Amino acid sequence: MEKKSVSAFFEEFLVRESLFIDRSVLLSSFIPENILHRDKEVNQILNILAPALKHEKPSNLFVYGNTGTGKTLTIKHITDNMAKIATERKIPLKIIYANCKLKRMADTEYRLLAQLASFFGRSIPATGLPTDEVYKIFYDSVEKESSTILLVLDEIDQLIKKTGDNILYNLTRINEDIKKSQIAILGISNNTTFMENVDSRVKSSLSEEDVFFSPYNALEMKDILKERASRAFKENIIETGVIEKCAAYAAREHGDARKAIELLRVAAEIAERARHKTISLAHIDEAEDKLEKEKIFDVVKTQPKQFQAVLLSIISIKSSNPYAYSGEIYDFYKRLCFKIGLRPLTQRRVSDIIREFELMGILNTKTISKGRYGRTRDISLSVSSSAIPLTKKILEDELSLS
DNA sequence: AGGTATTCACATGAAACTATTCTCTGAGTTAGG
DNA sequence: TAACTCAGAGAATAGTTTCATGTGAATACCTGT
Repeated sequence: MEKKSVSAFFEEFLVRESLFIDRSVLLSSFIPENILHRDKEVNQILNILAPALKHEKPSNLFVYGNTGTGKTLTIKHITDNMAKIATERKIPLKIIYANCKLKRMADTEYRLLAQLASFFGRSIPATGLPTDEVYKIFYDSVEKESSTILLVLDEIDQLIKKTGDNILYNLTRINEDIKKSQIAILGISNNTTFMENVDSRVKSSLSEEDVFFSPYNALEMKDILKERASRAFKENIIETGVIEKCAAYAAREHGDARKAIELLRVAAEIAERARHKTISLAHIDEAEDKLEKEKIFDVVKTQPKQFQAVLLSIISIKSSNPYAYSGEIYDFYKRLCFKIGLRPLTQRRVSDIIREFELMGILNTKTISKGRYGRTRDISLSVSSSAIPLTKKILEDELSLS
């Protein structure tokens, strides 16, 4: 019986008409050939980078703005085109893209350099070499290349936060030491304020030019969604108001277009799975709920035990009373550790863990002073309450608690 | 009453420590000539 | 003698701990009326 229903399912699946024409348009890896509502920024950047095509060093450029405002997209779009022209005309221009946020890829000085060097075909062991040795290798390869090198550092704030601004200083100084090549750095950052605590020399040399990407407003968001939707879906599939609702959702998330597009995609998948012929507002709601739940479940499952214990403590306390103060949580956590045979961490560390959860968007904390009775953080869950019981269950399972 | 000083219970920062992962080196071991 | 093995040294990193310092406002303690 099972066999039959499975094959029947596939039969039916293949026959069923999909809502999509091209699903990839809605994936975050998609780069459209023209970018809406970013003409000003694109022009600015083009003007700044154009000298690279004449074997002149373009100014270092710093691009910043909130997530989902099209920074990476714009830069990739532009650099892809530049690379194409460069190869067509045999212009000595190399563009290196490194995402500093990817763990184990380019999130430290050493690894970034290793990755850069490997771009020039030099393989560098993951550890074992002194950092200045790696620098030397990188210098050599750059020198040998004798071309203009455009170094794109995405999420550069992560790199600085973790390793300090030394690396930028060194990189901006490279041009003084090498003759045949030249390097221009293009930094991309989500964090608009991180530049403030960077060494002023580095600051001035990195942002010889800067471009700010402001969040999309509701109208622009609508255009973008419409454009993508028209390419992703067949005609007349989207019910009225759906695009607007997605745009509104994204506006709540500080104009994050990526989120809006993802929401639309998930809604479409839900609609398709439910065999509906159109995407309705209800599907958007469902998708929103699903995205939110997925976010937590993913995080919860992949965190180490200590983190899970802390989160479980918070949820447990939160379920019985409206306030959760850090001291209480730590007590609960210690008892929990004892119960499951886990070595409890110090309060200092737990404090950091809570902060990390906050950065993941699972918690909200507010430091409050209770005057004579000290100072704490009031912690609340920023997770839809429908997801909490299941989250708790997962945590208990993970920690093998009954 | 009004003003200032204390004080609590943590937050926040910096430095130091630990464990782990990885490469490289060179001594010791083995197998074959 | 060449090839192989394997322990130990050096390096980088993540995760913590230790130590030190900071912080906001409810209270305690003055002061002068």
